[in-house]
Amino acid sequence: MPELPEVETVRRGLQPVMERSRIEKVVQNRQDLRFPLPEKFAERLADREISFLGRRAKYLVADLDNEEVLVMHLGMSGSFRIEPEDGTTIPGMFYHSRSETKAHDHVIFEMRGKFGRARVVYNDPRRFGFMDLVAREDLATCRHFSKMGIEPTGNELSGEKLAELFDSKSAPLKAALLDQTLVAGLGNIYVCEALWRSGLSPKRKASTITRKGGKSTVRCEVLALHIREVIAEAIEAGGSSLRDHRQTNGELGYFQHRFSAYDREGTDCVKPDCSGVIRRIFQSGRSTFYCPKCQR
DNA sequence: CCGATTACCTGCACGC
DNA sequence: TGCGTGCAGGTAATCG
Repeated sequence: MPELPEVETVRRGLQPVMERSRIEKVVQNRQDLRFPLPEKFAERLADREISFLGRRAKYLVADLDNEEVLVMHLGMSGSFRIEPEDGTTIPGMFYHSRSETKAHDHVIFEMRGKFGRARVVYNDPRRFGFMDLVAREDLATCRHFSKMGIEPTGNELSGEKLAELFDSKSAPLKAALLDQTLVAGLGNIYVCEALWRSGLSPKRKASTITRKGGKSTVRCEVLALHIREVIAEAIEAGGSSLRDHRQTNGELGYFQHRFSAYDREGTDCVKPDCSGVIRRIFQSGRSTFYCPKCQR
């Protein structure tokens, strides 16, 4: 399911029932997701309070009230749903009603906080997601984060920074932008969208936009701008809902209605005055959607 | 070192 | 209706 905007949407959905709430119990329905869950996973989480629920790239990071941090990744098909205890409501939000355990409910957090009790259920059909417990002092150097690139939100991502990151890359722009060790959080959808908005071909070698001065500088700045812009807009829209993916409260995100390139093979390019047709090609094993006419 | 490909899983849409 | 095929928002391991 999720790229950065979807993970951020999930984080915001979970925050009211997880942050400053206590984990009363963890029900672990299998030993592994993509990787084995940590030793004594449920035991180590029981009775801990989550002081802060954050996000780094596509990872959720829950700070516990001891020296550990719960790190979670949703893979391709992971999702959370919140089921408040009967009679409990959270102002301004709709949640799932209590249900029987569904197929692929792998981990259930039984939470108690300011809105009473709620179950937070992690469901992941493909099990490409994973969870880990990391000592807080090791967080920056742990295997998940030690080689992680910059956040595409905020001020860290500039044209100058992109130029620096891409200067030695002979890989195509598409692959360079998907490389989480350079910029962390972009996935297939938002890379396609950012490149479309920037008028840059996904096939262009990344290093061809990094020369100092002139067109290259402009291209880098335009790309950095559009990355930040598309990510911000998608977060604002509650992410994209492909297939049956939902937000934690059961509602759909709606950014998918604003795709200009992704999943639009064969449709007319929507850029004003462009007569191109969106094409799909394969790059490093994944679909790329782009307009061959206005993306150069 | 780098870039490209494969592996890991299940579900679903599609064509026959 | 059923069956085979290919594809899906992820990262990690492996291959040249």
